[in-house]
Amino acid sequence: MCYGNGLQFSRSQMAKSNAHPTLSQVARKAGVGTTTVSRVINGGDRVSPKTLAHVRRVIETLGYMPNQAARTLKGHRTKTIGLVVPSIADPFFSSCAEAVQAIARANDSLLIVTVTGNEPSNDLDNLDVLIRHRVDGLIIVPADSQNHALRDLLERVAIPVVSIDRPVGNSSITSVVADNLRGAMTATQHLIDHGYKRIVCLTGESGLYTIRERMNGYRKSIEAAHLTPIFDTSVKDYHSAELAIRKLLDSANPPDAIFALKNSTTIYAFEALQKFNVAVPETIALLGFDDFELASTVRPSISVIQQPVDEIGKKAAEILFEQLYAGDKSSPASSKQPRQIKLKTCLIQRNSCGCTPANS
Amino acid sequence: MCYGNGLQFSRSQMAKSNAHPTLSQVARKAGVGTTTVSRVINGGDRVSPKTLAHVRRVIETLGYMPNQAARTLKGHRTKTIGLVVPSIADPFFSSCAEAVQAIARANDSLLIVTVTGNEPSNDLDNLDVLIRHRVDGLIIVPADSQNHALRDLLERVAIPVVSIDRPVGNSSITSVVADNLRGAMTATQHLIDHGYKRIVCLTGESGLYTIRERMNGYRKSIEAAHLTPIFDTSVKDYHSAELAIRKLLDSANPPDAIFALKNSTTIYAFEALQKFNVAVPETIALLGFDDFELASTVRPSISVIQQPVDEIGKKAAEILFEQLYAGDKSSPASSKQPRQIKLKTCLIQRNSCGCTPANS
DNA sequence: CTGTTAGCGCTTTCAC
DNA sequence: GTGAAAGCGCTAACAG
Repeated sequence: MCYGNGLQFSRSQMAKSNAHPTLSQVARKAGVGTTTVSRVINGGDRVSPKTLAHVRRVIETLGYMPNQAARTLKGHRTKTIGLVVPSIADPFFSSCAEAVQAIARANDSLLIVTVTGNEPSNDLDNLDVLIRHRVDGLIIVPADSQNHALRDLLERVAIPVVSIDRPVGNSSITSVVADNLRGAMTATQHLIDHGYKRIVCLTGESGLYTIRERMNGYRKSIEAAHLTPIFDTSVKDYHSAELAIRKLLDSANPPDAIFALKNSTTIYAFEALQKFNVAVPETIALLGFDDFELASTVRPSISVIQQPVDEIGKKAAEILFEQLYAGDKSSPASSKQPRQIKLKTCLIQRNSCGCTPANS
Repeated sequence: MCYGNGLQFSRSQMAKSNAHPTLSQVARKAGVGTTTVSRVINGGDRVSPKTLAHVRRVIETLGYMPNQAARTLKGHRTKTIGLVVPSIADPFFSSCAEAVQAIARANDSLLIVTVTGNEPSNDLDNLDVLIRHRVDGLIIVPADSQNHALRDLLERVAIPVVSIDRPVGNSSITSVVADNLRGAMTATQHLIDHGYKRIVCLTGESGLYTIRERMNGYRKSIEAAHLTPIFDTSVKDYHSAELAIRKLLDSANPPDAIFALKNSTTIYAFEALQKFNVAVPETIALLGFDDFELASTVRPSISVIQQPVDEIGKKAAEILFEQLYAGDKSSPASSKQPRQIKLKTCLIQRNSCGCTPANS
């Protein structure tokens, strides 16, 4: 059990020797002071070229890597930011995460990801851990937009926070979201322009901020056209979708178009329609909110409202770092930031709504 | 600018006061020693119920949260693990990440995610940062399985490492991968059993370990059946897929089946086949490696070899923590771990291969 | 049960 | 240019 370090090391030091060498070990071996080594690993200013080269060689030999925890303790940043999302497997959030990660990396920071499963209590737990780890900033998709405890904690925290996809209660926290209302209005209006009169809105779980906004958008356009809004909130999975579609089909006055408010709902509806051999868009047209990978591959291809996914993650991260750097000098100056950023959505015309774009 | 802390605080201490209170501030305010507070936040053993309650109240009042960096510095774990993947947006890796995150969380640890874009040099950079942050363990998808520098770094690092999806060079690093070879054999054999004679293998980018394994599996089954292996490595995107399919169709002896070795290739091929109005599976059958969300929704539904995605992430994380805990007592005991774990794949029979399963 | 004390590895005045 | 020394916030002996 001898590590060949000679007699000058105590037992505890020996135990460490196969782990990470420390700055002072480097200093000793290089025959310089710790200050010098510190300077070397921080750019090498104010160090003679000769010493610099020498110290660098020793660092290389020992495989020395600075301990971030020690730096943090000296009051520096942890160089980490936290991302709290409902799920990483969800394409929407994983794309956001990818964009956030890229910006973090560009700012020399790491991304810590935690997932809530849309469980409000997890929001708080996750934040707690993240704060203990002293992340420099936080990007969060609040499971419950209205949670008071969450808002209070976030307001109190001394670090920049920005929410994505959904805003946080009525707080001053900057949020970056898609313009769900306008997107849904555009979608609905498009269906109306096609001449459809009985447009059913399939909401999926209707508790979320995004869904409520989209419902409002739908209602607004429908009412502006003097049509009747028809909501169906029953779709939760494929089975319930099949039931809902069946019921719609069998009703006295079946719909001529469906507007689905979320990805999975769109797909379930599409599958049910397919199963019942309903001609899309001839008998019933379909338009979904949120694009997905094979929307253009299935037949008919599915028209959707596309959210600027990457843009959301990117923008949020950029704002976060802006606030972070602003905090260096003038904390109160951050109030010039807009409180809520709504990014434009985009109607992708494919076949399911009745359009016949060139490239299909 | 007075925070009501009285005169005993220096200017620098005041600057801190709007950030995070420290353990000793809690101790002072509670009128106890730092040890006691430390004990309280670590479970409260060996503290009188009365003191315990009192200290807890002070902690609550001050909104105190222990500083993980300080703990780390005392030699404790950082309670973080690092995950290095080619991309988070990719469904395969995001699902793995989700599984890893869950296990990490169950072990009271956070997940730091970095992405390489399959760029070997990024592997090293990312590891470097992660190690500086002293993650307790590492799960990595090596961009280049054969990279020496990577292997050396990984072998040298004093923390548990497990690779997923691809092994690391010829190293002793535990890896958790799908049984690509056997999966490809099963797929190919299935096509052979259907009676197809000219089965083309569309590889996509063929440099990756997984693809090579799958190519070997294909070749093995093909040769065992005394057929001729036909590889096409030209598919990189939809455009090249269209070209490849066109060429295949126009050849003197067109294929009667296609085995696509990766997700995107399968989809591109499917789209090209669709575009050229080739009847699938009647004229040409199609089977893909790796399942994807709408594989069962498109018409015909696409048969695939499914990888145990969650299982891979879960297993890898579990092994990682096992090694982590094992390291507590007996470092060399970890050698009883199997070096390479291959998880079974599963043939999902849908329509594109010529099958007619009940539920379609 | 409780407090004192000595660092963990690093940065940072402040002298030389 | 360079180094000595003082902590950052916390835990863990080691006394009481």
